[in-house]
Parts: sequence; C-alpha cells; structure tokens
Amino acid sequence: MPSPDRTRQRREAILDAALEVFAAKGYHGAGIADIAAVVGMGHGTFYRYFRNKRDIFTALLGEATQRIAKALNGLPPTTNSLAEYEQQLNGIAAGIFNVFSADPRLGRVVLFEAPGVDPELHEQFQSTLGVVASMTRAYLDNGVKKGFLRADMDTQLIARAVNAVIFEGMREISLSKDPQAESQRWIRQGVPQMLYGVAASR
Amino acid sequence: MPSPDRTRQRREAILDAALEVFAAKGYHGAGIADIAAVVGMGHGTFYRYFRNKRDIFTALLGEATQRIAKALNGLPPTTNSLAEYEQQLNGIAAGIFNVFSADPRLGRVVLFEAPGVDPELHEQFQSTLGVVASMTRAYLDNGVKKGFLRADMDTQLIARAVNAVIFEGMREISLSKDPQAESQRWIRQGVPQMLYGVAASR
DNA sequence: TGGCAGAATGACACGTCATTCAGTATCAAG
DNA sequence: CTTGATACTGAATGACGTGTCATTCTGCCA
Repeated sequence: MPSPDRTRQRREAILDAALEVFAAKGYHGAGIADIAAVVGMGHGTFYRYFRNKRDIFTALLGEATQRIAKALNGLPPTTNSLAEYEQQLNGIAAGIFNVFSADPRLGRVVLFEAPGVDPELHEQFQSTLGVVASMTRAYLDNGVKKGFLRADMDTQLIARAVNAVIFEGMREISLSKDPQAESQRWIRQGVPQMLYGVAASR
Repeated sequence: MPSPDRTRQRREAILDAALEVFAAKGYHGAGIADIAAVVGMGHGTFYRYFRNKRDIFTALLGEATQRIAKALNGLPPTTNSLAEYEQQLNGIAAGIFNVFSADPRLGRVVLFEAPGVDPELHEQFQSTLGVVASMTRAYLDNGVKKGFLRADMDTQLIARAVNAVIFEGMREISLSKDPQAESQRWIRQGVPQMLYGVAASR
C-alpha cells in the first residue's frame, strides 16, 4: 500500500522546498541535494517523486499557472462600459496579484528564473505570454467595438503593454517587503494609468 | 609589441562571438569552448582576454548600458508642456529602441539572461532598474509640478509602469523578425498609451 | 639567420552536480 | 516472527565545463 495521499503530501513538501531553494539560489545555483536537505531526506529519494530537476521546475510553473487561472475564474467575459471595464481590470489585477502576494517566492521563481533556465523553456514561456496577450487583446477589441476604448490603437501591441504593466506589478509585489500593501498600490495606481495615462487632460 | 589595437579587435571579436552564443544557448547553456569555437581559436586563448565567463558577460552588459547612455545623451533635461514631454518620450524611446533594433541579440542576452545568471547579478540588475526608474520619476514629477501631468499619481510606481512598457518594447523588438518596424510601432503606439491610456474619453 | 617575446593552443586537472543503484530500514500482512 | 514489498539512503558514477599550464607557433629585431 503506497498510502493514498502520503505520496501527495511528500510531493508537496518537496515542491515547497524547491520553491524555497530556487527562490533563494536561482534555478542553476540550486542543487537537488539542497532541496532534499530542506525536506530532510536523502537526495536519492527526490527521484521517487520527480523525474529530474527540470521536471520539478515545470511542476512549479504549472502550479503558478493553475493558481492564476483559478483566481481569474468566474470573471465576466465581456464588459459594456468603461466603468465595467475598470471593474474588470481591477478584478483581474486583484486575482493575479493575490497569487503573488500570498507567496512571493512564486514570483521570484516564475518571473525571474523561468526565462533563463534553457532555450526550450524560454520559448514556452514566451508562447504563454502570447496566449495571455491575445486574451487581453480580446478585451480591448471588445471595448473598441463597444466604443468606450480608443479606436486608434493597435490592440495587439497595447495588449502587450498592458500585460507588461501587470507583470511589473507581479515582480514588484514578489520583491516587496509588504506584498499585500504593494498589491493594493498597483491596483489603485496601475489600472487608472492604463485607462487614462499620465496626462492631466487630453 | 602586442600591437596597439590588435588586442582590442580580438577582444571585440570575442565579445561578438559571446553575444552570438549567449543569445542562442543562454548564459548557462553556453560554454567558453563554444565562444572560442565561433571566434575560431583555442579556448585557452579566451582567458588571455577575459578573466572568466562572468567577466565577459558583465562586459556585454556594460556595453549595452553604454550604448543606451550614449543614445540618450543630449536630450533636454526638463520639459514645459505635454507636447514637449511627448517629444521627449519619443526621443527616449527612439534612442533606446534603436540600440536594440540595431542588434537584437543584445536584447535577448541583456533582458532575458541577465536576471538569471546568479543572485548577485540579479541584485545588480534590479538596482540598475531602480536608478532608471528614479530618472523616469523625475520627469514625471516635473510634469506634475508644471501641471501638464496628473497630480493624483504615485510617480514612483507610475515610473516603474512606464519603464515596464519601454522594457516590453525592447523585448519585443529583440525577438522580432523586423526590429526596425517593430521599433516604430512601439514608439507610435506605446507613447500615446502611456500618456493618454486606452479610454476613449475621460 | 638566430634568438626572443608574446600569442595561441589544447590536454588535462579539478570540481561540481544530476542521476543511478545496491543495500538498508520500515511496516503490513500472514 | 517471517516475509515480501515499498520507501529511503547516500556512496558511487559519469558527464561536463572551467580554468591552468607546459608547449608550440609566429613575427620581429639584431
């Protein structure tokens, strides 16, 4: 009997340790032995739960992705006015930022380490960004069609710009001493910035 | 007689090869032997010109920094109206984007690899970002004081957001098939976005 | 031409991990 | 208590890459 979810718990303990070690030393600086030491087990045991180092890293990425997806679950698919869109953005930002303020290590690993692990992962990361950008773009296109967003914008590019700001928020939150407060700041300031810009008037 | 700038040329050949290899395989995936092979020399020779792998990487970073600094040289220090500020932003964006559209490998290495090299470099990178952000912030504060920028913004945070968009532009340009065109797009779209946002009206 | 200085070379010493595996501990069932 | 199976361990392995260094090469000057 491999015990029903004893295995799952062990796996999660290892994942948590890996998050810790990767956040502290970076992907390449971290050794399997370091991770095993944090869990308090022989490093050979690691390989009972994960195929290899890359495997556990992608598992962490997957977990982050899932948490974000879950946080964004249930948000209305389209909006009909600027006010609604602003609400929508607030909701999205809050959902995403929550994930990273709940566990800043996640951001430190996912946002800073992932692109530098190897070329394959870099590509995968990039294509994920593309998918996210196309979702953002759909929201923008919707707003343009409904008339509450500027008609003269390249929504594909602006979607990237909007996402870049959100990503910057995630990074800052992950590095912040007080992630909760930082998260609040980014929602309150970032969303209006994206909507109205820095200009005092048009 | 080590010939006056034979040495310099050799150094630059190695730097260029390193840029090539780092861009293709990533910092950690690249070996000194790979770089030497591109130059067409024994890898021992590498160490006549650079202390070690990290040394050449920071040399590349330094070069990128210098090129950007040079590109930004001569821009007026303050502006007095929204129109002037818009010009200013266009100039800054054009200067920076030029560097990366002239050699996209530079961006691929500097922007994507640098944070993941090791914790020290990550910190250094981060603090450089901080310096850049405070420069951006000074421009924003100036605009607020003069009254052509919104008074209700957290300029420290918005500076980060503005920079994030510029950085995203650099990244896209570095990955683009047609860096020149992409650069134009980012200037034409990104600057108005930062100034006026996505909203059709206030 | 001989001799020298600096440049270049690449074999190799050395350290660092990721991964494997033979052996040990644990434990449930009979 | 025995047995079998599974979990675990950490020493051993092997691949790899960095950096060194004894040696060779090259071009220059006397």
